[in-house]
Parts: sequence; structure tokens; C-alpha cells
Amino acid sequence: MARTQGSHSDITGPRVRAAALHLFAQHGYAAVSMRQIAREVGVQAGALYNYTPDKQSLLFDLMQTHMTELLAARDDMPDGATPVEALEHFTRLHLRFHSERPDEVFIAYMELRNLTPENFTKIEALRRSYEDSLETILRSGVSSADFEVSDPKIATMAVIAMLTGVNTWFREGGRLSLAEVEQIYWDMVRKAVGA
Amino acid sequence: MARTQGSHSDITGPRVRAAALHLFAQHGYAAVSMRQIAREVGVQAGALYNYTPDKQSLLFDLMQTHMTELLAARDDMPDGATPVEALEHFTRLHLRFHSERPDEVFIAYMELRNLTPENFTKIEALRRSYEDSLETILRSGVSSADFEVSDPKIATMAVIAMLTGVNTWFREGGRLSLAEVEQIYWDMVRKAVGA
DNA sequence: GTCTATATGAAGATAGAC
DNA sequence: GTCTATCTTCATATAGAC
Repeated sequence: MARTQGSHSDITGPRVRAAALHLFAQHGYAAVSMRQIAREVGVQAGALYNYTPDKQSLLFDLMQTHMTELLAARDDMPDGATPVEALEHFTRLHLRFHSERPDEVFIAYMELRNLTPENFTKIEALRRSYEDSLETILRSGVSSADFEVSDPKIATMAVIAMLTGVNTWFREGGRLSLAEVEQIYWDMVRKAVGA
Repeated sequence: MARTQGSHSDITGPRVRAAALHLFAQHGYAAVSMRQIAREVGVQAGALYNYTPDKQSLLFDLMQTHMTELLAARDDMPDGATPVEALEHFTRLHLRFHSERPDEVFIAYMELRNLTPENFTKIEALRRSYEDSLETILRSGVSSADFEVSDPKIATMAVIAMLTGVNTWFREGGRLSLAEVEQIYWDMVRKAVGA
């Protein structure tokens, strides 16, 4: 039985999000038009509005999905790990997760200012939750005297910034493999917190 | 002797750049219109074109000025310092310079993709020159066995990312003074490179 | 579900009066 | 040097035919 001509809701939806992701990351949310997204998908601009109520929702959905997946990955953290093990796990997970999703990460950091206030609040809460999990690890390591960290809050921000910075230069197939990069960063993180 | 009515070239020029800086940092280059800039300056849109040939030049000038000032500050590095002293100097200078110029830093990192290819190439060369000065410090410290760094290139990117990240949270008048922040970051940098 | 056509507004940049 | 007015293009979003 042939489908209705031109009816592709099940595949067009993901394609719209993929095109928006790619174009927002490359040119920035404000610089990308709905017509550009439609062109990349291969439909006319009007058809996009079957998949998103507006451009803002497209951005918000991309960021919310990204942050939700990040938090889900974080929740795979093994129970009963020592602070050092937990920190190594966090470090490697962060590097792997972020290096696999350069476009999502770029958008999540760069397009915060293009969210409506309501949407911004929601995304910020997700990000804060992620940061808190690292801060908790650092505080537990300070309590157990495994780490030497004078200010866990600042150390949290410093470590996350250092790790996320990998996306500014790392490319699969370059001079170093991801496994090598993980090892080098873990070595620096470990030393930085005095473990 | 009264000036020609409405003639203010000597003060309007800097005001145009200041308004563009502020608005680009807040909303992003692509999202800011020439009319918005004009409104902030207190002139009509057409008058802006006495001070810049177009919007792109406005962005490029801001970024070029910022990077040139950064390189000038770097050149104040004292001669004859040990690798550890040079690294501490770099760390504190970077933190001070960047925390004093949040808008410029934000633009310099976020709006690279909105430069024309020619302009992008010029800004990238300036940034590369800055990164090279840290890499040189790290390599000299490895040679002298003051540092323990397995990959100076990665360590360079990691340290710069960590330090620049201070702009995502540090505000003058907050919980910590800049001097305290400097000390905490220098402590982490020092340990991260094994000094 | 997708198309064409369009309503409505705003963008960058320029011309010419003062 | 700044203004007003305008050219031209493009934007988001919607209406209604197929």
C-alpha cells in the first residue's frame, strides 16, 4: 500500500532537528533562517511548522535533549566508588560524551542567550544539576582527604571548563586518539585536585 | 566658538564601538541590528556609516583591538624568569586581563564564526600567537625538569580553557576577590603541570 | 504532510537635504 | 556629521489548495 504522496512525518521530524542542529552550530541560531533549515531538509519553509511551533522551540528542544542525555549518562555512575574512582569516571565520561557531540555542546554553551527567559531557566537547572554531581565528588574527596582542593566550587568550574575545552581542538583521526586524550586529561585533573 | 550643530565625530566613534561591543556580547552579532546600535548611541542608523563601512568591520575591529591588547600585555612578561615564575605570571595576567574585559572575551570566542574568511584568518593568527607563548613556557619547563607535562600542546589548551572559564562565573564583588581567585587558579595550574 | 502564496515586519545599506 | 526617506532583500509565520 503506497503512502500518501509526500507524507513522511516519521522521518522528516528527525531530519528537521538534525538540520537545525547542524546549521545552528555552524552559523549560530540568530543567523540561520527557517528557509535554510527547510532547504537542507528538502522541503519548503512552511512544512517545518508541522514539526515545531516556532524557531525558538527548535532550539530549546535541541538543548533540552542534549542536557537530558548528559544527565542520564551521569546517572550511570557506579555506586560505591572511591572519590578518586568517581572523579576518573566523571572525567572520562565527560570527555567521551562531549567529544562525540560537538554540535550539541557548541549550541548548549553558545546559544543560552537566545533562549526565552522561561526556557533559559529550565536549561540552567539541568546544567546546575550536572555541575553539582562533580562538586559532590570533589567535596567527598576533600572529606576523605583524598583530594587537596581549597574551594570545591571553583575547582568544579575549573575542571569542567578544562574538559569541555577539548571540543575546541579535538578531532577524531587527528594526532591523538580519544583514549590518549582521556589519559592525558585525567592525569592533569588528578594532579590539579591533589589526588 | 560653537561647533557645527550635531558634529561629534571625536566622541561618537568610540561610542559606536562601545555600543556594538555591549550589544554583540549581550545578544550576539547576528541578532543585533544597526538600528539597535544607533539607538544606544543616540543617533539615526544612517549616521553609523560615518564610523564603519559596514557591520562586519565593526565586529572585526572589536576583536582585533582586543587580541592586539592581549598580545601587548603578554609582551610585558619579565625577562629571565624561571619557567615556574613565567607560568605564574601568565596565569595571573590571563585571569586579570580576561576578568576585566568580559564582553570582549565573550565576543572573541563566540563570534569567530561570524567573521568573513579573511578576517577569521587574521584573528586566528593573533590567537595562535598567544597560545604559542604559553606552549613555549611549558616546553621550557619540561626541558628544565620543572614541569611534568606529557603533551605540552594539550596542556596549553587545557590551561587556557580552564583559565578563560573564569568568565562564566566570576563577578567583581562576589564571594571571592580577584586576588583570591588568582591564587586558587594558580594553585591548580601549578599542580596540574606538576610544578 | 507538503505545497504555493502571502501577510507583515525588519534587516543592511545608501541618497540627498540641512 | 546627522537627519529623513527609501531601495532592496530577507525574515517568521500563516492560509488554504492538493
